[in-house]
Amino acid sequence: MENEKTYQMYNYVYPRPALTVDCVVFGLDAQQELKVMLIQRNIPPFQGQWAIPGGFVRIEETLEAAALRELQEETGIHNVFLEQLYTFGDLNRDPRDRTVTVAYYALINLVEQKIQATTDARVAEWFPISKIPELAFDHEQILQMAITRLRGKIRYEPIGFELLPKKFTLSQLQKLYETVLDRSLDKRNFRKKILSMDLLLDIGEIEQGVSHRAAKLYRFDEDKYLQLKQNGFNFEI
Amino acid sequence: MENEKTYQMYNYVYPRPALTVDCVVFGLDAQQELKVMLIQRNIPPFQGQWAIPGGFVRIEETLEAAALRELQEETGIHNVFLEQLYTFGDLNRDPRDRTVTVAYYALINLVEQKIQATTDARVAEWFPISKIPELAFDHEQILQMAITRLRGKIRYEPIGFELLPKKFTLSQLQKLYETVLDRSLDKRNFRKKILSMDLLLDIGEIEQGVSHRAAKLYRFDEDKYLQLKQNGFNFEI
DNA sequence: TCAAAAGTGTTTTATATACACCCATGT
DNA sequence: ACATGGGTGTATATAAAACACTTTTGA
Repeated sequence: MENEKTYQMYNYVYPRPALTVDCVVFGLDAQQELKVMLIQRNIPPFQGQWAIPGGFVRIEETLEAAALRELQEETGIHNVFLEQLYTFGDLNRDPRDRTVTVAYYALINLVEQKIQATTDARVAEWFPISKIPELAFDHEQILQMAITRLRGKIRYEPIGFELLPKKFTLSQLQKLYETVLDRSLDKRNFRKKILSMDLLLDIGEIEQGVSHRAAKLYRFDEDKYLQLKQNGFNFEI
Repeated sequence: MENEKTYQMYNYVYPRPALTVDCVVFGLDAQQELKVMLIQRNIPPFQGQWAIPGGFVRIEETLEAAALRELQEETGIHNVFLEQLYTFGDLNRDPRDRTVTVAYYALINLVEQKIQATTDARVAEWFPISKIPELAFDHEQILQMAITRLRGKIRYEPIGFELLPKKFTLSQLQKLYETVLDRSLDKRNFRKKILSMDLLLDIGEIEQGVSHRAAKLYRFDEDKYLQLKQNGFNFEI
């Protein structure tokens, strides 16, 4: 602020809500299980309860920068797919103060990007989305909306690849869709459809260390997708 | 605030961004033209320029309540479809102060709900979406996102009916879709598809005052839609 | 040789698209 | 009687869904 006195006077007349960002981090592990990172609170309110990572937006940083900073500070995550989810502003969502939070969701692959233990005193853990504990604040609502968004969006935007390693097999991709959409898909039809889009590049390698026929590895051709999208192409599974 | 002194101290250490709501109001007029309501600013910055209506979020009101209040104050609009669009938090979007805005969009029918002149000194006007003047702040970006959202969402959620009068003809509905999606649709196929969903009730009336065969009037069966939706039904045009 | 997952086509069904004329009404 | 938009059906093309066996590899 260039003028703190004016700011305070203004603020005295019109008190401002506190502004935070919260981030639902989805991760896919080696067993292709979908997990969410939660942090155990070490201060009141909701001390000891689990919450999604987040914190205050600083006056000199954008919302996205704040979300990325919090992720970095609390989990060491960087270079991550991040998208705004929704802004929650109910009056009593934080018992201390009127707090508005801009929620984001992030997608990462847990095999390629190992998440370091938290730098501060708080405990962070990955929870399967089917086994989420009771959450602090309105974080259950936020998480629920993030899951709904992921389910909806994975069908018409190629965001699922953000959860996979850069090189992946068709079975991994299919299983991811089955996990997120919570229903089984026909193997032949799935392959036919995804391959017909011509967005997967067969990189000429096969998976290693499996005790059965090794599957071919593919990568998603993002450049081609962006090009096609501009010409009106719609990704859809 | 139960404790203003604590609040100020806290706020001195961590200055908070100002928080506003802005609302893109779409209206469909009698000529089935899609318009957006803009307000001419009478104070700096951007004095004299057009902007979408909005204002500060009060400490004791939710975001949605703030958006509804601003709409009521500036246009007399009430009982309106309102949905959160996106939250914009770039550092310099307001030259006076760091300001984060939660943007909403609203849909109304201009024939059924006549919009009264603004109560305060500001000038409000409806602009066709093809003839939008230069806008204040980052409102062009906000409006663009609102149009994109409307275009996308009208195809898989029945929000288009919010722009029509309660009783409408199939031609009105089709023309609305053609306007929003910006392409022509086949009359027979459109009718077949929309009627096959069995969500339009023929109310047994016909339109009045036309100099040609009068069309049947329908209304959207919202109760039935909500019921079907719970059972996994997906609206789609 | 067995277990485990990879890989592959065809038929059927459903949905989308293309397309043109008669009807009812007011002027 | 004419101008204006309302209302209707069928044939074709495309996409989705259902379905089972052979191949490869390591243990």
